[in-house]
Amino acid sequence: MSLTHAPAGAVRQGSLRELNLALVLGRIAAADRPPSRADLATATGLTRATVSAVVEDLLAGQLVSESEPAPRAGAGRPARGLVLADQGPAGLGLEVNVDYLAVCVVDLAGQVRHRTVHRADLRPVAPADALAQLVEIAGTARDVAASEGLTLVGAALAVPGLVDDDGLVRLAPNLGWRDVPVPALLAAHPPLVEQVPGVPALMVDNEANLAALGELHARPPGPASFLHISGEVGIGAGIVLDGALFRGVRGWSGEIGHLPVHPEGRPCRCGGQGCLEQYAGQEAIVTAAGLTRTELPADTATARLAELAEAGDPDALRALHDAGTALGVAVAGVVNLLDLDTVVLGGGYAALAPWLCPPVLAEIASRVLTAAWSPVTVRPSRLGAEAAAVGAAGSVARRIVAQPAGWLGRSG
Amino acid sequence: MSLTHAPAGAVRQGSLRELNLALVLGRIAAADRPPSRADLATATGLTRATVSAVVEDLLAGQLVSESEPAPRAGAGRPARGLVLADQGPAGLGLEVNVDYLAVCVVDLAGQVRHRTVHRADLRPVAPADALAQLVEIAGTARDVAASEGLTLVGAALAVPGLVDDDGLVRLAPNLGWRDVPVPALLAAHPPLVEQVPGVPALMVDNEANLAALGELHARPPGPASFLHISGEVGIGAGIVLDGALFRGVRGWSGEIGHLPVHPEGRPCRCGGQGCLEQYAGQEAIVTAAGLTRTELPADTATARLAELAEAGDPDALRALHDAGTALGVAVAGVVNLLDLDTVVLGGGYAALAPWLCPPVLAEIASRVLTAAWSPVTVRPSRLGAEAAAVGAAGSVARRIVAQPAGWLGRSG
DNA sequence: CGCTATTTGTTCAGCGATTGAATTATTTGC
DNA sequence: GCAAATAATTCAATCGCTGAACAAATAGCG
Repeated sequence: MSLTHAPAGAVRQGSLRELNLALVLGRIAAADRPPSRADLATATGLTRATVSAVVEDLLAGQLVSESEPAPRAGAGRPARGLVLADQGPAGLGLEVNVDYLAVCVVDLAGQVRHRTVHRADLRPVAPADALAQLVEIAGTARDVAASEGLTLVGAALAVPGLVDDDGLVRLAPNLGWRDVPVPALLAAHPPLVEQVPGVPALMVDNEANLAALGELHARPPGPASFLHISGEVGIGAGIVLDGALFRGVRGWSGEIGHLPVHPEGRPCRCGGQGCLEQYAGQEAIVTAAGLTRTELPADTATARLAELAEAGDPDALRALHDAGTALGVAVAGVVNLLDLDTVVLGGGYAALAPWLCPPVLAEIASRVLTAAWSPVTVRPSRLGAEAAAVGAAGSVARRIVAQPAGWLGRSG
Repeated sequence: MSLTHAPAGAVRQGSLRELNLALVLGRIAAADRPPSRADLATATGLTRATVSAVVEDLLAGQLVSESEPAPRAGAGRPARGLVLADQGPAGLGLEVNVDYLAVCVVDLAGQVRHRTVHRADLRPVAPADALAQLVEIAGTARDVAASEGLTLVGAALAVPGLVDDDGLVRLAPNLGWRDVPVPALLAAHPPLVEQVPGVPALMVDNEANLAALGELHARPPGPASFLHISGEVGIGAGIVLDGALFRGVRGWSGEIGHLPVHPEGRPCRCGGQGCLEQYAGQEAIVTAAGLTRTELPADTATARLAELAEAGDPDALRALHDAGTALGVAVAGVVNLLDLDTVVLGGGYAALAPWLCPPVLAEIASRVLTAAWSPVTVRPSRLGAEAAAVGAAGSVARRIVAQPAGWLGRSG
């Protein structure tokens, strides 16, 4: 999902406007201060006349609004600043996870305008019932959003599992889901979003992928290529390359948890041996730290672990060091393979980053050939546990910014 | 390098024509039979009037020519078929490797029109001298190409090492190169190619990357996403995602040779331990097979190994099986991470594929979670050892097809 | 206070490229 | 030899960008 959208087919007269709408809107979104029409003209290379015409369309379509401009010294007619509208289209983010349901609404500017988390153990709940609960929460979210002038134009659902192109959840082991046809189940409920050309009403994707997208669009903007690792019961990675999520041939990329770190080591549920998950998965760390697994909610176990480490508990520190080393071996391999310069530790890892980063960095330093010439940054996620739902909603909002023509009633 | 090119900046009136030129030319290149103007109109969605105008430009610019059309049954005025011109622009491919220099010329259609391989041990030769020899061979290649009506519009050089964005060869260990400023050294010679807007006169890239590009554009067209592994002294991978080479943040992607397969195993020259290269590199295989390394040229050692395996030599078979298993562990990790469905064994591995494929497939089957739902293909390269130089030349020719406006004298 | 320089934003004729319908060209089948 | 069918071209209409002129609004300066 890059900012500039390559026209797939015929380029007609109208495509010109479509592309320039996206170009100008993208600039407004990327700017750190409200740019004037003149600023946009010099930045894009279009004439001021064209920019004015394009901006008029964007204003009429509630995608941007005028504001105080960036202050300027010297003479001249004062500029009118342009910002992304705080009313108009917005994205709906949904998440089903092991111990909570989450719903959020993100506007064009990437602001989280509404957020609900409903804690509950979802494992014993049938998929259809879980989704029904989610739809109910989302319904109130939509109403609240509508009262703020926001129109939901699409929804994205984050699931901790493998998702097919058409939204079928093939397997979500920790949730106990298998071959759940999410779009069909949701079709039984009244629609939550308004249909807009070019924006799918519902997208279902892996939690780790959407969390990576959330990190990509978090402010201030970070690098355009990075590896985002979600450390939960399983370990998932979202791979962002040149500002776009890489989903793989069938959308199943990011299974970093089964990278071998000890090929003749512990057997893994995937059928392999010595997979990363067996050494740096949440269960492995908790067990290694000597914590009994009486505390069910994953985030509680993580918080307890962080507490112990903070207090200097040697078992916890050793467990974290070993997990970090295993993680570092895997990450070093990925960095060698993809030449990334940023690794983000998200999900459960975010809170443990102070203890995980050093061993990860150590392994990278010793195993990555090119580390000598250009350093690799390892840092915690900025969104933490909220990343997936926020990323889901943000991915919808971003789509409007990338392809505004659909919302504006053109053929997109 | 996708076929459709996203305009980076302002989209003006002329961009329209640029984009449609690329669209139509891309269709002609992708078609398996010479399409008529009418075929192109229905395929692209443009009107026949527009296609005629666009094709006129392409004909005038020597990018396509008319030919016998695909035969059609029934009445009607016969169509005129359009094919990529066998005269006009062409790409120059260059390669410096440990024991040979290679030069080739590839036309728009991807045909290798000229090829020279000069065998010599390049390790004792100074970089400037090696490049001087290469330029001399390339000069005659250019003259031969010119006599066939071909104009070289750009060159790409394949090097077995790490290359910077600006063409500086940071490190080519097996060649003994370090910090070699290739563009500066080549600037001392008279230019080999004609300058065309939008096409860099010289591109320097890793051998494995360019070999992957060669495989991507080999006919018949294969999948748009795959992993191409060049098994030489080192092991390099070219990652092709959605028809484009993924180069990484600094262009150093593909270092699969240092993926850990036995984290506490043999020390590696990279500083890590148990890297793939130590178990599946050419030296490792040859040593494990009990061959003395008196035979210096790498391809001879590989050929000998294939001979022995063919004859059923148990040491050779065991060495290949072990190497294949190590390779399979690494490849399984990559497939899990990137969700690719095709792995191509190239370079030295191409000839050994019959013995390497089974253990690689076995590791994939046991370690890749999603292999149950959709199988992974492992096959030898179609170009073999010629892949890098052919891929280099092809990448230049492809650029003209993707952005014909530059060649046609427009601002590209 | 008024004038000038300066910058922003708009208006409008001109133009390039695509469209769609009409027209011409060329073949097969009857 | 004529009608039907398909390919390709011609041409007025239209859409959207450009460039230059113009209107709007402010700071600086005497």
